Amino acid sequence: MAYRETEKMRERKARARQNIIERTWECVAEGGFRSARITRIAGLAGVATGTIYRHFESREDLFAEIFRLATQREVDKVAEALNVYGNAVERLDNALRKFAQRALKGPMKAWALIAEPVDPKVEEERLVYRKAYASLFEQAIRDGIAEGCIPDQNARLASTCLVGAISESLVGPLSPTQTDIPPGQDNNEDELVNTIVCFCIRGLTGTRS
Amino acid sequence: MAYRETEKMRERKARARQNIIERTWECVAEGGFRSARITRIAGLAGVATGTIYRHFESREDLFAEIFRLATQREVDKVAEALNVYGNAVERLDNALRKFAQRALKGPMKAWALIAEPVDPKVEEERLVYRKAYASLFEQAIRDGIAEGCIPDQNARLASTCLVGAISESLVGPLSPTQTDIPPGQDNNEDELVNTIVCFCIRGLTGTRS
DNA sequence: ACAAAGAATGAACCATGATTCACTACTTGT
DNA sequence: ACAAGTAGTGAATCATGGTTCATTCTTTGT
Repeated sequence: MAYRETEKMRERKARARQNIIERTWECVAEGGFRSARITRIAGLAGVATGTIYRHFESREDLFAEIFRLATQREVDKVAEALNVYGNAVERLDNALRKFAQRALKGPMKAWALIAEPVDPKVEEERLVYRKAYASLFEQAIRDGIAEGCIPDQNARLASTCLVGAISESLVGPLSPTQTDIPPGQDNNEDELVNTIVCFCIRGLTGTRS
Repeated sequence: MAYRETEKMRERKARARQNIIERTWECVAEGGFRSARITRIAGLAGVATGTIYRHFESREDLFAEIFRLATQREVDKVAEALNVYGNAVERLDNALRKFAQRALKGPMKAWALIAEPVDPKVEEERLVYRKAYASLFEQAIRDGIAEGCIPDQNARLASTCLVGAISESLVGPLSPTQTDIPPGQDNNEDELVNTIVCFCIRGLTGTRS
């Protein structure tokens, strides 16, 4: 008898898997899921295409995992930003700002997570993601209504509007075919974030900033 | 000498072309551009696949034309709704409502026009479309600022927010993988439209409805 | 050093779907 | 009726890109 899987081997495999995940996310950040080719991912990861299939059942499964990991990160950040000291409006303002800033830092990623059409297994993950956001914002809106700093309204729909306004405003203008915004114009970006967040908060509260 | 293209022939060709366009739009309304197969379009139109290529240079060109025609229709409708009697806020309210209602009536169409990733030639058309909307809303917002019914703000960015909020709020919830909303719930739809439009108007004006 | 077991490889395979083109069928002017 | 020219056809071709699998390389226990 011979080869038995050893700890060292397990680790090496885990590292390889992790590496594939990271390279894939790089690809996605570059052109979305659709254009992330297995061959390219394998190339970046420095392995053969077949190797990908030793670690993941299929392309779709790989993507689903990537998606899950990435969205978890995003949702956590927003939850964190929603957890600062202050009233509901201030906390929402903070969270929206964080959301917008993160999306702007990686517009392609944001697009892939929010709007890119994806295969069923990935779409399933997206549903979870949407729900996670919706719940976070919805709860904050309810808090605000209870505190009296937000007028009574349908918190669920309002939270959808929030996500919609912010994500499209960011993803739309900054999606794939966009070359006319010179990079490094933080000025522009700051104004964009401000305008969007103001719009959202006003939409919610009905009061001028 | 013989065959010279005659009026009758020209008409027949035009009719065939028109038919292809309409069948294609049907396909798009069903599953977006990506899933609109040439073979299916040809089948619906009752012609051979090769025939499509007698009328259009390529699939992409066909799609670009479809897109152009469809968006023209949409933009015209919104322009019209923006042209009613009333102050800027009322006119915007009316236009937003029209936009939302039309999108809800054909969620897949709306998604295809607004958010579906498309090939370059089609994306180019979409840019025109976005600009057309942006200009319409932007002008109305400027009017409102001049009239004093909308506070001073960056009209261009605000118009983007409007389109963003409304389109994502509609397209997101109603995009492809959506089966949990029983059809015919006009109640739901009305509330959705109301909430979104209220949100947009408040976002713009900062006043409670 | 050797054999057993798994890991890695990447060229071959396969599915999908757009596009082509040799051919047929139709229109038209004489 | 015929010839010239055009429209229509759809099976064959081509391109893309995910997936497989026979083979080679590594690791491990004796």
